[in-house]
Amino acid sequence: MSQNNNKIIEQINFGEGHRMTPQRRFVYEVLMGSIDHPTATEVFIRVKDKMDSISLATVYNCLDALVGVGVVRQVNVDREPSRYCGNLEPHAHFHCETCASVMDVDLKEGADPSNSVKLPRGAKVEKFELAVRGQCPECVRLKNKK
Amino acid sequence: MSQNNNKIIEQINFGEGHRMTPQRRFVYEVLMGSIDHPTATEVFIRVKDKMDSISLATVYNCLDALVGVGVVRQVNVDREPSRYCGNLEPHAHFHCETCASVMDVDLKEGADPSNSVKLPRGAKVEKFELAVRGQCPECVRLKNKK
DNA sequence: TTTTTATCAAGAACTATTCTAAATAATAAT
DNA sequence: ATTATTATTTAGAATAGTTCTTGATAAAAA
Repeated sequence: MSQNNNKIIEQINFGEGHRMTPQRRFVYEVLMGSIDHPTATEVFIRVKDKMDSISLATVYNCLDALVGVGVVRQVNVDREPSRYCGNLEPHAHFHCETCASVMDVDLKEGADPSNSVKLPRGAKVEKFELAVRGQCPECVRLKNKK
Repeated sequence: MSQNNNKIIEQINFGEGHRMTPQRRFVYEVLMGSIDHPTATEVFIRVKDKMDSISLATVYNCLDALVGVGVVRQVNVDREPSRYCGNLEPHAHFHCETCASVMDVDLKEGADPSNSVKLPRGAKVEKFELAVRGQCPECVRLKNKK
């Protein structure tokens, strides 16, 4: 984690009467250092390396707090455990139905998926979640070999 | 449920060695007759009116079977229970963050949300799931009144 | 028929997540 | 400084949605 990013971490504002804590910092750092989309339990395991005393409940608390302040995104995949994602750029997720991997996919410039729907008149859009499902390139390749 | 729709139900093909059963028919009928997006438990309650002997586990089995054949869609909303949806037209879902309702929203003609992402080269797209979140018209109105 | 196979029902088991209560630590008030 | 307040953490219990197991039932195949 770069010096620069650490500064940014200090600046996270949890709101009046709420605090940045070592646990929240570790959870956030783990997420920022992960390119996959770890589950709460996976985050727990990774944070435990740095702070053995942390509990799973605290990881859930920290994740909720970080999601609440909007510096982390929660990604839900079917009935699987929630995954967490430190990439805040507007983006979508590609789910491989063969190997179950989840990867970030950028939006084409200027594209806004919420524009492709006929919204009910008067509705106010806050955000969107776009998941594209199929076979990832690797799984397509493997299948073609056979 | 119209005569016409009942015919269609009979035609659902569960694949070699699999059967259409009264339980699956009831589950499917309940879904086709619902404009909301019931959870498995809600489907269970509605089917129980028509077939008191059905069990919740069976409803789960039936829903899985129907999703598996592709005549029903499973909609996941955050950490909430899965919801099921008989509308197969390509469409998205609008989630009201205030009243927690979920409604179908049609796509604009010709719009394909998967076109708005930069897919990894060689990936094969099967389907997409687009959820737009915000305030539904009713909740926007209520808020403005105050 | 008999045999095989799919499905069902009931409840137990599982697992992700939330809740509870007591302990700790940071902040605010005195 | 000292005390009081409030937020947070921890560990484990509790909850809830879903899946699994087992024996029973029913449909299809032999």
